[in-house]
Amino acid sequence: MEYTVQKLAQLAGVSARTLRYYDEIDILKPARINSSGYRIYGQAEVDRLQQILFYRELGVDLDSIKNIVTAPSFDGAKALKEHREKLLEKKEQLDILIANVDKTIALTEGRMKMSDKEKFEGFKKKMIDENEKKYGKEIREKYGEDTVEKSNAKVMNMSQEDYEKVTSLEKQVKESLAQAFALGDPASDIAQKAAELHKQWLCFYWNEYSKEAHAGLAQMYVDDERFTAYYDKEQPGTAEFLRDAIHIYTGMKK
Amino acid sequence: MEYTVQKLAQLAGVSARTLRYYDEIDILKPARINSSGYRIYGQAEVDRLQQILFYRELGVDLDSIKNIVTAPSFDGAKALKEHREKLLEKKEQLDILIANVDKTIALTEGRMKMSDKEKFEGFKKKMIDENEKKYGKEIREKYGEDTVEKSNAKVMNMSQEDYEKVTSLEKQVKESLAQAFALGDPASDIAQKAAELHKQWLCFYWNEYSKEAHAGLAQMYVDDERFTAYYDKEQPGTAEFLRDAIHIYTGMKK
DNA sequence: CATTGACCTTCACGTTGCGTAAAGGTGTAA
DNA sequence: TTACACCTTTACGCAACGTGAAGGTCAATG
Repeated sequence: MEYTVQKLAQLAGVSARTLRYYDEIDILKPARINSSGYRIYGQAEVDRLQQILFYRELGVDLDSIKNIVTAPSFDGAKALKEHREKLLEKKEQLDILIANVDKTIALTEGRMKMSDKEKFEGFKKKMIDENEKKYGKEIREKYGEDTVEKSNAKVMNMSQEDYEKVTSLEKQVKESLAQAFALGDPASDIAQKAAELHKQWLCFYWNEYSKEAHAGLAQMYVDDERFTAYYDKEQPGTAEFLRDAIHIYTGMKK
Repeated sequence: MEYTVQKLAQLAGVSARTLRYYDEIDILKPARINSSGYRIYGQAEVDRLQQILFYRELGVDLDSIKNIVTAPSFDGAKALKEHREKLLEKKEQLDILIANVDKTIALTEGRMKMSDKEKFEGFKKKMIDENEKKYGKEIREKYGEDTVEKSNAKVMNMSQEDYEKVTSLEKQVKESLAQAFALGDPASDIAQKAAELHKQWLCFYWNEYSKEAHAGLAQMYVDDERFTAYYDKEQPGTAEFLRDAIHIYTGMKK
């Protein structure tokens, strides 16, 4: 049985272009060229194409497939094992990426919740005040800060222990940042300490720390009003100050 | 503070080419061009670059980053969530690929072990015979077929139940294949039944079945002598016959 | 017999995010 | 002045084809 490109393509479920490409890169040559210049494939080529597609399904690149199908002594099993290693590496990379994206999303949402919380703070205070008159202290615990903070931590899937550490760090960052801001120099020791604490705090959210990402997040504190609002609450300009300190800390600015 | 390409590149840890490329695709334009045609970047561009690199670290493509950083109203968090979905899809694809590669390796090794086993069959028989004279029946259980087969199954991480099913299927494939081979027609009902059984057998090893891969494996039975030896043991030509039957079954040949 | 329509052929550009020359202009110090 | 380190634009290369474009071939039909 003999096939033209289209016929073979249809038989194997690939495009004619693919077959021409495989011809071009010397991975599957037609059995012969007829008088009109048409590619003619025979049974041996059909068989070989099956092999190629088999490895292609497993995600092996054409260059490796070429080695496997052209050299008869080539160890296909060994090639597959090496291929497996590459796939595993890719998978790990992806897992890290996904984890970082997840945590960045959680972080943004955590801030958003705080932001929302702050918006309704006045309203809540009134409610609590009114409730307190009626029902006393225990109701404050029900609607108080702690509860909201804890639900945030739950969203971020943290352990209780981690939650305490991260809360403590957050407090430390705020304190040293306030001190440093009073001095006015983002290169000062205390400002750099704030940046260092901020890094430690961040490492609870990210699996892999990089200077670039840290600096990028610091920039986001200035660009995204939700973050700016959070940091500038006590002292306007604090978000920008923190960004400058972090940019110096990460060596992104002199 | 003003920067030339090189300076900014060094500051941010990217190449000058990257900055020119970002200029080209309108993702980061210099603040101005000086009289000699040099690109000059200012503070705003440094900030923007930080943002770009931040999203790049998370694996977002430049086109999406462009949307995020150019449109001030663009929802970065939403974009990240969509990005997360894409990453998850990729991960699933990868997981399937890895599983299939794993099982194909296990399958090849399983065959190799059988092949090796057969090589040493004569030797083992002699040993067992000798041992039997000395120690009786229980030693046969120790070195017998069953144990070896079960260890193969263990390698392939199968449950005992699956192991029994797959062994039964293997036997059925062999039986119907032998019958069909006697008739000599790979398109016959019984040969096609063998191909169907072979597919069922194969589905214990692969997570995703595809006609192309099935046909490719069948071809491998002919190309790889380890497989050929296994199928041709009783009747030479059986591997080729099975391949033809499967190629007809999968619609890869008329 | 000419035309139509379905094939076939060889270029050759587009896709992503830059790396890597090549060819030529600019800035500054010795 | 010359050397050397910058800068510029242009353009090919990478993987695995998709998608035309321009033109030749084949079988059937008016």
